[in-house]
Amino acid sequence: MNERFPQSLNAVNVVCFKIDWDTSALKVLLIKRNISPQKNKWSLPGGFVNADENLEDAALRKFVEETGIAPSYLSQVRTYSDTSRDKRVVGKEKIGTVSGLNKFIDKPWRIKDINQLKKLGCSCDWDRTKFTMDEDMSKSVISTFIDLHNKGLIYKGYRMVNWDPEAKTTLSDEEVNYVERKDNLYYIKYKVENEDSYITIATTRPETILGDSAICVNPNDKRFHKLKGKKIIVPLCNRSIPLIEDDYVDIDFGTGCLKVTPAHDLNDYEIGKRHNLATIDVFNEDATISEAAGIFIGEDRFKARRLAAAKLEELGILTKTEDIINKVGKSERSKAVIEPRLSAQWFVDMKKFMADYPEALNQVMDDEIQFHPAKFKNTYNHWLTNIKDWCISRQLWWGHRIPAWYTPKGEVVIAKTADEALALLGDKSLKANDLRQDDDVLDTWFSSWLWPISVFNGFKEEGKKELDYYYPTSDVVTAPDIIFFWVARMIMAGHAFEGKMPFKNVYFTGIVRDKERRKMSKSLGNSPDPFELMDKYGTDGVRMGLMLSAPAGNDILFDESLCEQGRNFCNKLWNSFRLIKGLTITPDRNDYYTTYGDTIHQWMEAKIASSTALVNQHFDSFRISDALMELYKLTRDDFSGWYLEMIKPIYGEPIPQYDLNKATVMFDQILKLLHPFMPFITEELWHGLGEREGHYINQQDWPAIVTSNETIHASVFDLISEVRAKRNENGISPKIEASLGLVVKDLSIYTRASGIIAKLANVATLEGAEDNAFKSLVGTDEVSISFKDFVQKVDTEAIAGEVKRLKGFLVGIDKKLSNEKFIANAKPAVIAKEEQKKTDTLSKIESLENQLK
RNA sequence: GGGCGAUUAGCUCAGUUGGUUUAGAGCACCUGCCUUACAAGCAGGGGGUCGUUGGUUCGAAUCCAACAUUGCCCA
Repeated sequence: MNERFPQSLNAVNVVCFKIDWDTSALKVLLIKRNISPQKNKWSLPGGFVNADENLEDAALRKFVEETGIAPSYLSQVRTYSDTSRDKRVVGKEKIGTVSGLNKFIDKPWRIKDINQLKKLGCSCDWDRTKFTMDEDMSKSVISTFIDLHNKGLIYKGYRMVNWDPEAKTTLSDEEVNYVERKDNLYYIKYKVENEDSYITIATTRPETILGDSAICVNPNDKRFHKLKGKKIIVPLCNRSIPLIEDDYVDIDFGTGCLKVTPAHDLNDYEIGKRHNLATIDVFNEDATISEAAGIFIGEDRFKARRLAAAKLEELGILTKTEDIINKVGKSERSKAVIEPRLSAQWFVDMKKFMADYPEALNQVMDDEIQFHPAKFKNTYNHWLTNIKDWCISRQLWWGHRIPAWYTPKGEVVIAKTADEALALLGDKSLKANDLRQDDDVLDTWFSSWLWPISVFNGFKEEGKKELDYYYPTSDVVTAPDIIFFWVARMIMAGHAFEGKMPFKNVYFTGIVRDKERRKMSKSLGNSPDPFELMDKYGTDGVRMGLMLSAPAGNDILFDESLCEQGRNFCNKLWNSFRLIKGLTITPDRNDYYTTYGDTIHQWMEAKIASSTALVNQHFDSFRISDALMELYKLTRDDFSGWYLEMIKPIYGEPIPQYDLNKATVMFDQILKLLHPFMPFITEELWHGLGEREGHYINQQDWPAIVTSNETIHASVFDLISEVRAKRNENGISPKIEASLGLVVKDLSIYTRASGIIAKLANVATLEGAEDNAFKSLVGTDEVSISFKDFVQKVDTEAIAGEVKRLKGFLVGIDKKLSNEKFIANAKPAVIAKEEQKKTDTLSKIESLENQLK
């Protein structure tokens, strides 16, 4: 007859992204722990927890962008990849407005995501739900762009960017992943102009020969000194280009001779700038060969490579091909091979930015903003001190459109609207229709970095009451992979626009990975169906499984067995509840309870007090999994395992009201402590525990620490375990009574607890075991244990082995104590401990040897 | 190639400024139990020369160096 916690109670229909679960669950946990009716504090959907003032949020941005925007972006690529850019421009017409976005991302989806968070047990301030494309958010993005531009922090420049030819957009450096790939290294002969000699270059990209502007050698490479000042003929198109010298070239790589293609390689671009070379772009925006190449026009870059190689071979100037391992940049989202491309883009001048707002780095390094775990400070420091300009323009068809306006003559004005741009221009001959707005939109992080401010309406002109009250917030919970994308930039924005940090603590959750350590992602399809998991293990079970093994900053290797452990624990709680509720009550107190009851209660109260203190400590240092483990053991081992067993009446007997009240109060405390981790079952059981009309556990105060003096000596538990062990070793049923004989220093330790010992170890008496009893040691106390109608056989071999081990141990201690330098250098407390160890060990050896006689 | 971490039980991880019975937890494993809250459980148990090699020290998982392995970030 076993009873399980009813699954239907907390099985909910949730389909959610693993990575967000963890973040969201933790965020809510932090806020729940700090909830109290007196304080104005809450959690914002998204990522911020304000434990001091009670405001949390920012998460919305993250989950909307990760679960909403990236996938729809991919589907957009799929839908539009066959169409021309013109059509895409049509699609961009309403960019910057909510309707323009909703054309592609429907609201129901967003609401579904929010409902998922609610099902997870998130108690956020849902009225503060914001979407990056909401109109007020858009306004703040545009005004900050203008503000930064006026401060000279934003510029437009021609730069080598990462071009995704499939999505036809620019990617930031952070959105490019480098993978190793086997490639061919082609050796090609280039003719020296007006001479009958050749030089050989090695390249992995023969299709870019058509864009060559120079041949470059190292100035220290004597092999090429004789060619100084000569011209070289580019194969396939027969252009004449100069031979130049630059330190960049590695003498030992390939032939020591580099073809320079400034339009298609970052390093070549830098060389081109130094030597004033022409830039010949041989690719179209979809990476097919452009007319500038003069040959292979319209062919895909990879096909062109094969064609070029074949043609070179035909001409007899491809001297050899060898295999090399090459690193190729791929788009994080479309997976297309990145093409370095020269392109007009908008940038934030980060060097100047950091010079203007050095606090963004210093506050983290000085721990004014604390990272948990702190090891991410190094990463942060390295990134900020080597920071590169932030390319903020994107060639997407939705987003916040860049507020740059171009006149027919090509002048640029930065303004919110065409009319404002006109006013700035002061050119009466132009009308608003004559101005063309920049087609590009802003990087989504350009709106995300404003979140801590904009969520409190910090950019509204009508006053900043909310912002003044709540900002800076307390904690932000996020994943370490967006430390630069988001965390760093929020801190920067905080200083640039509010003059202070946006939050005090940054907690980095683990990244949830599968057993092969791959990130869980929708596109990989390796994320288990949360609906099924929650159905199987319950929401609280899944939450607990995740948090139990999620130490700060370490990855979580997702394993269903963790959820199983969580479910089992829920079940344990449920059964403890059933026991307490199922007892019949008597107003009287019988001998057992009057004699030992209060000691038992106080022992348990002390356990709860020390656990609470420890859990508080763990929370303060963001050691969430340790906090949960502490509560797991408190509940399962101390409360259910020992305490309930001690106070439980004999079957059928009633429990005194007094003792039941004590137990109920303690269970109530435990539920409150567990509530942040498992909101559903704790709320449910808490309501079952008493009359709760109109009250909720998540509005209750966090338990205070109430110390207790009275306790049960640890040796009592050791003694009980020892008797059980002897039963186990000898196959003696728990139903057979044991008799004990004790030779101890302080007998009262045991006699005061005789009721407990009798109950939990089925011991008839402490005053005399039968002859030939088992001999044991509990600490240094000698114990004889006999069982009714059982012939004991003492295991002399085991005792002799133990004596041997202890003697070896003693040698080590003596060695230390006879070492003069140890005595001279070690702290007195350390020496005293060694001496105590020696005394105890000698005493044990003596007892054991007595048993052998 | 540059930078930053990590390496402790089969797995995932603790181990606070070097000193508490020749290292701890959870899970997994082994043995025995359906002992009327709970087999989604109970009782008991085995398991690590703390990556390697040196060094500092009376004393090193802990500090230092080199090496090995591995991860992350950046080029």
